[in-house]
Amino acid sequence: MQEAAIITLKKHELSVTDTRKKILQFFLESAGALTHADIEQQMGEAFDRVTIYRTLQTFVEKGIIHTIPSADNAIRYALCKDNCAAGHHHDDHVHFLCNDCGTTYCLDHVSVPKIKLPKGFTANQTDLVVSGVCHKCEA
Amino acid sequence: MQEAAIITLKKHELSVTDTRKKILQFFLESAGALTHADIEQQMGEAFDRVTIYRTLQTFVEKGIIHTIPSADNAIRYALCKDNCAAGHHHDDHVHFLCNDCGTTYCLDHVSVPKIKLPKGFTANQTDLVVSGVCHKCEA
DNA sequence: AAAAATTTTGCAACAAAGTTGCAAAGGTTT
DNA sequence: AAACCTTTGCAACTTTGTTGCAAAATTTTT
Repeated sequence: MQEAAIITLKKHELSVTDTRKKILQFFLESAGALTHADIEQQMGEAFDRVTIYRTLQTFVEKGIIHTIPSADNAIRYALCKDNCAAGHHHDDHVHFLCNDCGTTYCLDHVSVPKIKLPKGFTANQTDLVVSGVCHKCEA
Repeated sequence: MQEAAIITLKKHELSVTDTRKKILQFFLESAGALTHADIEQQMGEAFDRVTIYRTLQTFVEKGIIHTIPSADNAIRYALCKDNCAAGHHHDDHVHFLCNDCGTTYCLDHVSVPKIKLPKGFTANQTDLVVSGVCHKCEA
């Protein structure tokens, strides 16, 4: 069943290609966020590395996925919720990064508090990243 | 005047070398956070790239600087406040990243709110990154 | 203050991550 | 199904980060 992926692609005015379907499907099936490496591994030899880069880029531009800040070097991508439109600053997320297994969780139910900024500063997006140990990895 | 840098290095039981003095000095003089690229550019041909990597690594281990999460790929480093000890999770920062000029500010006066996590999740560090336009770049 | 011991640096070589141009293949439209 | 537009994969390249090792610098010892 990959209807959902196709519908999402069409909704965002993207051609429906094999690569896009498979990668989007992978996101839909994954609980957390994915790095480029995760996807490359999962897809095996099926697609060129370059294609994956470009697909992720496209998805970000169209507002299908968004990037999650992290202190380590890896860019993580996660599905946007429906109300998340391209170009706009999205709804602000709270993310949890497990230091043990490396999984990134989107904590949708927790809301990001408003931060009071110094004069002259304008907030556009607020990212809150909590790192620690997730429920699967606790001793 | 680079006494401050020397004192800091000694306090952290590090040999006082030219590279370390200069890089630490650069941090002391910079308002915001720095990427590896910033430092490499600033230092010119003076030091080897590898040395800069290793110096930053050492500084992080010793708790002189810390990394700041970001959604783009670049790792940013900023000076830790004095109470920030190596190994421990530091005092939690709020950071502001300007989308215009790229400067990262440490908003020390704002405190990070406690986040309520789902059952089984343990928080270790909380990073809050606000991005938008800083006071220098506002129209 | 010089010698011995330890650390740090720079080089070289490599590994990984990301980008660009372009022709071929695949999707879309009429 | 033909014409058109978009996407893909290849190749070549740039950038970023890592590792081992001998030379140089720093610290400690005498």
